[in-house]
Amino acid sequence: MTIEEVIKSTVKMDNAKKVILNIMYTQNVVQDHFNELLKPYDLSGEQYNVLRILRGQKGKPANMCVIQERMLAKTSNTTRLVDKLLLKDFVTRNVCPDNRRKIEVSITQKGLDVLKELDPKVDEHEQMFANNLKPEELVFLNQLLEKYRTNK
Amino acid sequence: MTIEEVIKSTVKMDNAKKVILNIMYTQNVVQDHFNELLKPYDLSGEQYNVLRILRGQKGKPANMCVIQERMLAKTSNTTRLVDKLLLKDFVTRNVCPDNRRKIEVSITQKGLDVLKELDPKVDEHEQMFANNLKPEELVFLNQLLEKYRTNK
DNA sequence: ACACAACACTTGTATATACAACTATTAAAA
DNA sequence: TTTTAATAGTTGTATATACAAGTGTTGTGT
Repeated sequence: MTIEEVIKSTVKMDNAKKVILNIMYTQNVVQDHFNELLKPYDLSGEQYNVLRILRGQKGKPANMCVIQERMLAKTSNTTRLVDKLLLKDFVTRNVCPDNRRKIEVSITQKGLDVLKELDPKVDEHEQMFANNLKPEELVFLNQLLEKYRTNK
Repeated sequence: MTIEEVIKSTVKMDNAKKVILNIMYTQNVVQDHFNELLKPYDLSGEQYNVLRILRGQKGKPANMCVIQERMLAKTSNTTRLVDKLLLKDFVTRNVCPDNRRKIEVSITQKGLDVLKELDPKVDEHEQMFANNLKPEELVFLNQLLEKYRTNK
């Protein structure tokens, strides 16, 4: 389905406009599919993202601002995301003893377990879309997206 | 900036994962920029989108479900988006005389004026990103995104 | 004609996001 | 040392999104 078909546009668009719509719409499609996947686990996409970041710390706790800067959506409210994860016992939160302004957030075993259970499903999700392209096309798509958003 | 740098990842990711993150992040960057542009006009991205759809109707009013199906985010709540546009006098809303279940939404002159004022800014926004790529790369990016999201 | 399903839209509720204001702590300057 | 500024998080508010339930209207089958 071309982007014109998606938005049922009758007029011809130039490629600059088309590419923005394609990025927006593709993100929507991917995100919707990912949310479906997460639904049984009572996790939102950004909550999953925070858990993933914490697992990446390999035992070392992360401050709020560290989490923030590693997230894709830089404007997310980390405090409230962590609140939600705390309620589910997926993370712990403690005041940093060296600097009491800081908070140390760590993933719990329960959090690690749920990520582990999700791993194959996330892989499958990623592969499902990736399989629509040849390996070299995938590489090229990554390069083009990076170049596209990079302001010179 | 590569996507690994963006999320400050130290581990090597495969391209299937990378491309999803690239799509998510690129959409974020583009959207943030677009929201900046709309802010002085007190319009959200989806509100702008509805106005654009209504202008595309060329005077003919659009039903709620027509608007819905032409939007990128298929789960948006059209009723409440139109509510917001009504408050700003950018649209009118009337019960369809032929079928009183249906609603006829039209863009007002004020709505057309604000779109007209936005047009060059939106163009500039689109061009700013598009100029990072050569014309043939833009075409290819469109093709790759379309292929990527298309389930066979 | 009546019951019932389908349709088009609205409303309610819970959660998420955007953004500014606020609190507490630490660092720097006077 | 006291004041001021910077940092790290939190909270408030308004808006947006997701999704289910509700309302009124029209179409269909008996």
